[in-house]
Amino acid sequence: MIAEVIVDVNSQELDRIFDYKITTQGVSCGSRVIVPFGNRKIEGFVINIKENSDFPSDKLKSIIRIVEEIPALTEECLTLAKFMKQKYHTSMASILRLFLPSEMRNGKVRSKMINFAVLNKSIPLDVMLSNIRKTAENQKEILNYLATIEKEKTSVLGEKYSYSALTSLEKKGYIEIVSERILRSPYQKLDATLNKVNLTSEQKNAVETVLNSNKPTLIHGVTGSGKTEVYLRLIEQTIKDGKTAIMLVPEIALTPQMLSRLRSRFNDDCAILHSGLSAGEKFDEWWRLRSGEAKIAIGARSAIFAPLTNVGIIIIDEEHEQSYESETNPRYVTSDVALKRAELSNAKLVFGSATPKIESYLNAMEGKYSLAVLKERVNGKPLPEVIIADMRLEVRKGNPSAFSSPLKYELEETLKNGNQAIIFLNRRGYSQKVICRECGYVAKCQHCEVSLNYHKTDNLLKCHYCNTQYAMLDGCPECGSVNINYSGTGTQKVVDDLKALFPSARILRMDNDTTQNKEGHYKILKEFGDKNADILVGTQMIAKGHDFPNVTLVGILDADMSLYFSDYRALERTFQLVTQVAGRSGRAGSSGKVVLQTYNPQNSLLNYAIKYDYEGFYNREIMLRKASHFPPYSNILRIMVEGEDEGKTIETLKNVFFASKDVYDKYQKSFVYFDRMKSPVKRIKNCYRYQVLARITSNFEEIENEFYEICERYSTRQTLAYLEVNPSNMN
DNA sequence: AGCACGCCGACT
DNA sequence: GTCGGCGTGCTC
Repeated sequence: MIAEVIVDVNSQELDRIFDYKITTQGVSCGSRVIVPFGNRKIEGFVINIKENSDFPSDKLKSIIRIVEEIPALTEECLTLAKFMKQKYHTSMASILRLFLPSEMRNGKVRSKMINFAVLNKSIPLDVMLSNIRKTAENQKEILNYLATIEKEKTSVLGEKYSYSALTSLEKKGYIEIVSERILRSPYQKLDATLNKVNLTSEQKNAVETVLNSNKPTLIHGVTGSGKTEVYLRLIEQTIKDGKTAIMLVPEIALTPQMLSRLRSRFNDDCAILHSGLSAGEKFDEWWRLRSGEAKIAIGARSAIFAPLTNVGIIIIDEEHEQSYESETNPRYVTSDVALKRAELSNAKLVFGSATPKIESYLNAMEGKYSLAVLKERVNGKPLPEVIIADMRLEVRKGNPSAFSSPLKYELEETLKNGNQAIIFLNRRGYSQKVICRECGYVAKCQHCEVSLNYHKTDNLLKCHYCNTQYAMLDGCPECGSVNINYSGTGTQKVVDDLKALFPSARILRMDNDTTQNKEGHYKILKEFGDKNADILVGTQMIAKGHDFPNVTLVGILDADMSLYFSDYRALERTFQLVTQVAGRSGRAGSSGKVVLQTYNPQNSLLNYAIKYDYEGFYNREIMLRKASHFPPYSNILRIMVEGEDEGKTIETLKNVFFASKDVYDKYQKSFVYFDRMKSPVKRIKNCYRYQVLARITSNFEEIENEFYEICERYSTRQTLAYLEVNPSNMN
C-alpha cells in the first residue's frame, strides 16, 4: 500500500504530495508520520491511501513510523483543509498545522504518562500471599491494598511501602505496571454552580429561531441583552441531542470568569483552546476533544479547527471582531471556514453581535441568514446617555488639553460620588511623534518607514511595527537643537494629564504595553473590578467584554481618529467602537453617561452611534457602499510584494503588475479600480512593500484565481508576492 | 525549508 | 595551496 504524504515543511516548492510505501502497522488517513526526506527525517500527514504509485517504485521510500496511534486529523478535517487549500491557495502544510496545537509538532509535547500498579487477577490473592516470604511485609501490604481498589499510582505505593517491593512483585508477575495518560487540567477550582436564569421572551425567541432555521442565524443583540445565555441554552440542547459544539469568542474575551461560567454549566464536557494555556495543557485539552471525552470546544478563532466529530452547532460571538480574520500565512476568514464546516456536518451556525458586520447584516436582510433581535437589556437599565463634546469649541475657548470641559465636569462628579470611569483612546505610548522644533526632524525607525512613538514610562522611543527600541534623544541629531516637541497624545500622556487634574484619583492603564505578561489583561481588569482604581485608561482592548457595575462614565477622547483612515471600513469600525465602549457604562448600577469628544459633531455616523441606532447606521452605510462600489458590492484585491532588496522588490512588482494588467484588459468591465503603488507603509521590518490594488464588481472568482496564480508565478526566494482579499489592514 | 554540491575570492 | 562565501537544485 502507498500513502500520500504532505510533508510538514511550509514551502511553495514542497507543497505537493509525496508517495511512501506503508510497511508499518497503524498508518491510516489522517495519521501523522515520520518519513525519510532527502537525507533527513521529518514529520508529515497522510492525506490519502492508495494501491499504486506513479513514482518509480525503486525510488519509493517507506514510512518510518506513526507519531500517534489515533490519526490526528479526522476525515472531516481533511475535507475542510482541502476546501481551504482551494479557497486560499496556501500550502497544504500550513493549513494542516492549524488543526493541531503547534506544540504538538516535532514531538515537543507528548501525553503525560503515569504508571499505575494493577493486581494480576488470574492468580488468587491467598496463593500470592502464601508464596511471599514472611519478612517481606511491604509486598504483602501492597497486595492487600491493591485487592481493595482497582489501581494505584506506583509513586504512591513506592513512597508508602517501597519501590523494591513493587519491582519484585512485578517480577513475580503478581502485579502489572501500566502507563496511563493523565490530563494536565488548566482549570482552577470551580465556582459554585450558576443557577440557570429564566430566559426573557426575546431570548427564547432567539433560541427558537436558531433551532428552527436551516440557514445560519444572526443574533443582533444590544450590549447587555444576554446573548451568552442564549448560546449556553443552544449548546445545552446540542449536547442533549448527542452532538458536539464549537464556540468562538475573541481572544480577549477568554477570561477566567467566562471560562468558569462555561465550566459551571458543562463541567468536563468543555475543553478550552487558548494561547494562555501551557503546552501540556493545550495538548491535553486537544486530545480530550479528539477522543470524544469533551464535547464542547471553546476558544479564539483557531478553535474552528477543533478536532470534534458530529458537530451540531458553531457559535461565533462578537462576529464583527477583526480577530476573526487571520492576518498571517493562511489568511483565512473564520466565517468562511465555519460556513463550510457547518455545511459538512450539517451543523447550526450562529453569529452574534451588538454591531454586526455590514456584510452579515446584508445577508440577514437578503434572507441568506435568519435574524433574531434582542433589543432589551436583561437588567432593564436604559443605555447610557451620550453627551457630545465639540472639540472645535474647546480649542476656540483656549483649552489645549485632551479633555473637554464636559468631560472634566463629569469626571469630577463621578469621582465625587465614588464611582468609576473609563477613558478610551486608541493610541498607546506617550506621544506619537518626536519632532525637532528647529529643523522639523522626525525620529524614525531604522527598519520601518514609520515615525517612532515616545514611551515616557521607560523613557524610550519605540517602533509600533517592529518593536525596536531606541534611546530617547538628548537633542536633535540633525541640528543639535534641544527644542523637542511631542505630538499626538497617547494613553501614557492621558494618565499623566489625569494625574495633574485629579491628584487623588487612582488611575490604571491598560494597553499593549501593560498587558505583555501572561494574564496581564485579567490582572488589570480585576484590579479595576475590585475598585482598586477610580479611572481606567486604555486602548481598543478595554472596549469589549467585562461588566463593571460601578462604571458610570465613559470618555471617548478622540472619536474621529479612525474616521480618517483611508479604509472603507473606517466608519463601520468607528460605529462599532463607540457602541462597544459606550456599552461599558452603567451596566448594573445607576444609569451611566458617555462623553464623546469630536471635531465633527455634525457627523451623521456619530449621531447614529449616540442613539444606538444600528439600523439607521446600516441603512446609510450600505447605501454609501453601493454607490461607491465598495464591499459587499465589490471585492478589493491587493497583491503585496515584499522583499529586503528594494530593486528586486520593484522588479517583482513589475512582473506582477504586467501580468495582472493582462487580466485587467481581459475583464476590464469588472474593474472599478486598478493600479500599482508603494504600500502606505513603505517598509516594515526591513522589507520594502509595493502593491497592486484592484477593486472588482464581477467575475470575482476568475480574477481572484488568476491573481493567485500570478503571485505563485512571480514570487522568488527574495521577494514574496501574495494576495489579500478585502484586507482589513491596508498598511 | 534545509541540505549538499559546486564554483570563485582572500587568507592561515 | 585551502576555507568559506552563497547561487542552484533536489527532496517520494
